[in-house]
Amino acid sequence: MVNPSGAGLKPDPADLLCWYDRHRRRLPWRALPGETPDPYRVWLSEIMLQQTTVAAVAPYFARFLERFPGVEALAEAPSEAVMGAWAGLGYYSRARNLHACAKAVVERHGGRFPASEEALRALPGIGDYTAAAVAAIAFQIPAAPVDGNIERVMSRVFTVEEALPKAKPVIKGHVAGLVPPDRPGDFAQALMDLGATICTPKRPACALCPWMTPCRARAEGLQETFPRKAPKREGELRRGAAFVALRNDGAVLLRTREPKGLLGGMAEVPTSAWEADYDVGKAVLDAPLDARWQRLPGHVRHVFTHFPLELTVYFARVPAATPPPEGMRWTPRAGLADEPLPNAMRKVLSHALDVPAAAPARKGRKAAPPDEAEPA
DNA sequence: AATCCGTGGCA
DNA sequence: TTGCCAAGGAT
Repeated sequence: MVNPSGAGLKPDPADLLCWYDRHRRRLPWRALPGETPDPYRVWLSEIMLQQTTVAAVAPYFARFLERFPGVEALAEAPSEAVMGAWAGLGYYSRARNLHACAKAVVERHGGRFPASEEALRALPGIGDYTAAAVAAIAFQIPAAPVDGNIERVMSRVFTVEEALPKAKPVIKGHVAGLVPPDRPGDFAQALMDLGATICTPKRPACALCPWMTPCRARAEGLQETFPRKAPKREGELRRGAAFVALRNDGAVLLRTREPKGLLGGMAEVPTSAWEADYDVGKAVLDAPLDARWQRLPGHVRHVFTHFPLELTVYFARVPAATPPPEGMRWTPRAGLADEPLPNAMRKVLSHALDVPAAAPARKGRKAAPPDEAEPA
């Protein structure tokens, strides 16, 4: 330890790197010590990890690497293949930007990721954090990425009283002042590992922390009160109707959502608008085609980042010869797995199509719960 | 600057 | 159960 007894002294990057060399996480996208990182893998993992946990990313990362081994393969792939491979991961604008970024790297940079923070920042889907992270990890540039982990670690070590997100520049300044020129990538990853495994949001394991001594929040016993955060308001419940049309040959009626906005570019069954004051009683007026629509019991609920959604599901069987309405398509049930269906829509399809059988009717509601008595 | 973007896991 | 949170970016 370089800093054995110095409570109140500056945190020493060397102490953190020493800890990292012993305790770093082994992750699929990380180069082993001594290996040269692959910028494509670093970039792909950073995009996937935006607001997404390591556990959720791992299988997607492996699948992407298999289907799109390099940036050229990804750039040449059809959009549907990319969106389909991303389906379920969430934040679908990331997938659109990922594809656009791959094309830009091929066209503007000859298929090689640019080795500067500024040039990286100019690519689609790469913001301040990702530009700094890729620069530091893939190219050993002394950049200072600041993610949620690093915000937490630094706000505690320096007792940053300013609330997020206003505190971001202050925190960035603290990090930049500590970046060791010889190991910027390891330093960034060390901070993230520390935040993920030791300096956790709740009950941080301060006794195991290489920066326990210089940590000012710890010294005051206030570590769990950082980072300060501005209060956020919650979204209002929206309702709507979803229409599952099943053709007698087994095909289901689908359409593709607008390229931008909520669930942009993803597939869905036809639905009404989703509104706070939606009148389910008049839902059949919003049906995509004429049929004997049957209202299914219960609802499908889904919570987005900024509002909860409650969909009433309608079901109808139609003749095999029924043509698709304008802008829609019939997809065979076997083909549903290949459609870029977000989870909300998978819940709807499951609600309407899954055979209830003589299921054990789980308390925890796995399928179609008649979750409301619906008093007029 | 504030809002809009998914999803799953975990106390 | 509910709320919080996770390697943020675009507008």
